[in-house]
Amino acid sequence: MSLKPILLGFLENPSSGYDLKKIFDQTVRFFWNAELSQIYPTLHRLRSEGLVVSTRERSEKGPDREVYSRTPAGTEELQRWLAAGPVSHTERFAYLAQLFFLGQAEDLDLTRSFLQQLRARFADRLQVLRSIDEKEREEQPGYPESLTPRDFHAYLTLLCGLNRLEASVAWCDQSLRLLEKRELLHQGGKKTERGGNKTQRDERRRRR
Amino acid sequence: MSLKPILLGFLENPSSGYDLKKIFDQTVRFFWNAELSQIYPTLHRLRSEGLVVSTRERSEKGPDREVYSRTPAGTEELQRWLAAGPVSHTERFAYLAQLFFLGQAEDLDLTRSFLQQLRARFADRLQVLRSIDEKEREEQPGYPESLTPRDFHAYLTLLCGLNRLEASVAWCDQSLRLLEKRELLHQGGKKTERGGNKTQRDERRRRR
DNA sequence: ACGCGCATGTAAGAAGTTACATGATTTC
DNA sequence: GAAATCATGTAACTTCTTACATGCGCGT
Repeated sequence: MSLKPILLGFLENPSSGYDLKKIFDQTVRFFWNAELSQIYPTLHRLRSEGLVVSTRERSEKGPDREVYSRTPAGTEELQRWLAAGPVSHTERFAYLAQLFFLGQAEDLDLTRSFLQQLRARFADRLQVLRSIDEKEREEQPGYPESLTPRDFHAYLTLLCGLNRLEASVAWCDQSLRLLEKRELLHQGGKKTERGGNKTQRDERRRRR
Repeated sequence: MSLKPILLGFLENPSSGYDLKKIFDQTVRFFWNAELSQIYPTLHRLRSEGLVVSTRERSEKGPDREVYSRTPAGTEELQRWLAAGPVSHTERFAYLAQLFFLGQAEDLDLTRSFLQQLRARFADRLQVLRSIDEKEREEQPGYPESLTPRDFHAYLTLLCGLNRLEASVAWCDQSLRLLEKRELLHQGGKKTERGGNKTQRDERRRRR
């Protein structure tokens, strides 16, 4: 499980479950997410394992808050996770499985629209990351050279997102080009017997 | 759940659970995995839903096999999944969460070794994909221009892996360079007391 | 009076992992 | 006769999602 050490990581500063959810959404949402309904029981478990402690506090706006803090044992547990080396090869990409089986759909239009939707999502997300990067760049003098260790590591994860999303958008474009080439070949064989005109692109309607 | 439609996808050709596991490992292992202990119950569920049927067959080498085939209802279910658009934003990258919190380790050596391990894994995987690509290229005439629709779609997923892994390796290298730069600055700041230079960096403690 | 943001939770179920149990047939 | 591969499964557990339940305090 990675949720436990992630919560321990955020609990460097005392927070409630509700706080943690907001922190998730503001920082690691691009590579991890958790619902409140998972966070609360996990905090209970961490507490019963002695990795965090909690105190009840009054809130100005709303009901009482249960505020959690990391114990030394919790910090050790986090350090163990960090020192154990990268946890990887657990990634699952449902959309690649879909693309893989779109070969059975016998409808290249479906593949095209699929790739276009994917591209749009990647591009949106890329835009979000870029604007985060720009905002940081404006607000922080000397960004990214002189960041705190925490902010530097956060910046590296941002960079990873930027790099990958750029690669992903480029891959979608490349795939769409390959698709178009296939369609032209296919259609060229069907419609016109001569292969003379290279720019002819008409309706790409196909059967089904 | 994506396992159900994935199994339906593979069941274009009748297969046993055991077969399916091998097919997983040979084709989609880079973006999806499933254990036999998950495949068997899922096949039972698909059967009880009428999306597949099974027959018992004798095996030459080993015990009887339970061979599953997709029903028309199963094919419809698969098509619905494919037509529903990309299933995304469910990806989780534990190692990015680790990197994020490595800022708390106060030990840049740990970060370096972490990034080096990550880089090695990406590079290994990239190598595997490249050799798959090369093998296909040698064995199939006209690859990738004249592939069957199935193989073309599989090729697109391979391309995705190649692109992303290249981006990932490049990101690791970039991160390691940034890390080195920081270490030089840090060390320079530690060793020499003079603060006259323009790179003087003071406490950047920020709110909270 | 109603809705919104704050705040904590439970219940039920789906999805996925790890470990174990069983037994056939082939190869060394 | 031991090991490897073939073959199907169950049990126990962890992880994650979806839906629901409850109630405070503020603004309109």
